[in-house]
Amino acid sequence: MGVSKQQAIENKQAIVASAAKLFRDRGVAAVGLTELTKAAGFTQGGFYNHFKSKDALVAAVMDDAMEGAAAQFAAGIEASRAKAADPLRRQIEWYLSSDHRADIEAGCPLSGFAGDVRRLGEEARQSYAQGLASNFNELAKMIDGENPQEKRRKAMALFSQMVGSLLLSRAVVEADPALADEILENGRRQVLRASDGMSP
Amino acid sequence: MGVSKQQAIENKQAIVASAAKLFRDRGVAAVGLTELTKAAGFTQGGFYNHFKSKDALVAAVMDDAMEGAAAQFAAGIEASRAKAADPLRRQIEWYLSSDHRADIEAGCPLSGFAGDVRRLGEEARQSYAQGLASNFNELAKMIDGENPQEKRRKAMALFSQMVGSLLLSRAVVEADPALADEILENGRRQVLRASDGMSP
DNA sequence: TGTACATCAGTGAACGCGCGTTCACTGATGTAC
DNA sequence: TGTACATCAGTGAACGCGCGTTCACTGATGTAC
Repeated sequence: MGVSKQQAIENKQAIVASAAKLFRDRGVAAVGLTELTKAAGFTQGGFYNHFKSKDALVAAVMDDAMEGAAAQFAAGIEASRAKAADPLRRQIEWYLSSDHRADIEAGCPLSGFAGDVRRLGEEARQSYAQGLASNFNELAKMIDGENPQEKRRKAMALFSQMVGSLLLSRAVVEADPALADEILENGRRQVLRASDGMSP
Repeated sequence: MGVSKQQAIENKQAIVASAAKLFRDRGVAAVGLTELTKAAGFTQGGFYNHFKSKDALVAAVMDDAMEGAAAQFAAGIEASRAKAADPLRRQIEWYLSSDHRADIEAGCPLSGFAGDVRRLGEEARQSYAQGLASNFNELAKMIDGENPQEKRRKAMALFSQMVGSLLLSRAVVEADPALADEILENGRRQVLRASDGMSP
């Protein structure tokens, strides 16, 4: 005990980071503060030096996840540009891959929290909605066309199908892996086909 | 106390019914047995006369929900046939309606449990996977075409997009109703367009 | 058909447990002089 | 620059509470004779 201000900030971030993983994987309600702070390397008492409640942590986690998703998105575009590859195609192939399906902790939080966000606090729900809105905007930029409204609609349709396929595949991956693969691969094929010719 | 066998069966079914609603709306982890049995009109102690654990109830709820979904599906086809309407079109319009979005308790359990099923017990996950598989089969029957494989693929793609649109719309309906409506309406339009000419 | 008794659905208190949160305390950090 | 002291992140025990589950008990149902 007795810790520099810099260290305290890093410790707070460590709590957010471990909470982000645990919340997405096991659900917010199923993860207690004792387990969560222990995973970050602390005891539960100090938690309230950083957050005024568990709900406040949930909101911070969601904010962080939404920023992270945007950054991940931007990095993907950058990487594609460097390789002169099609960023939309790359994005779809990654999103509907078995790697992404398995990586709930670090995968897209819009999918990871999609089922839970309804039950989270007001602040977290707001944050999620804003993250989804800006995700549509970013995706629309990847789509060719002169009509912005039409680009937006295409982005929303593609993303909805990506999320639906990923969630359904994840939902059955343990009970029926063959069906899960079928959903994922078919989804990827259909979304790629639908997006064909969409990117500039 | 002291209750006929018939009454006992009905009481068990009442527990399943109220659990189904509460679990879908608030999540399995967030609903306790005390609240749940009280909602069904009983005290918590008698619960274990009907189920050996909460997990066993979850499995029974999922079984029931999957059967209910299949029955609902069949009824929809029947109703459409009676009116000489297009059952596929009707199904899509209902699925991506604001009524269905609002009615999580009695709506499609494949959407209602999609986010949670990963975290439920083995039995419930099996039941969900079987329900999803037979839902694909039923939906494929609605689609015109001679190639069964292709019909199945179309059914999976349509349903994935329906689930994704519904879940994303539900996820933001409270924080951003306009965005939620946009997702739902755009999803309906796109799925109807994709399904155009698919039904016999 | 009537009586005696076993069954078992439902009651409500109790169990140990982990939850979110509070609190007195510790001691290195960081500031004031 | 050195000393004295306030700050506050982190500790770990404790709070009341609701959880899933167990249990002794009740009494109408349903069966055996």
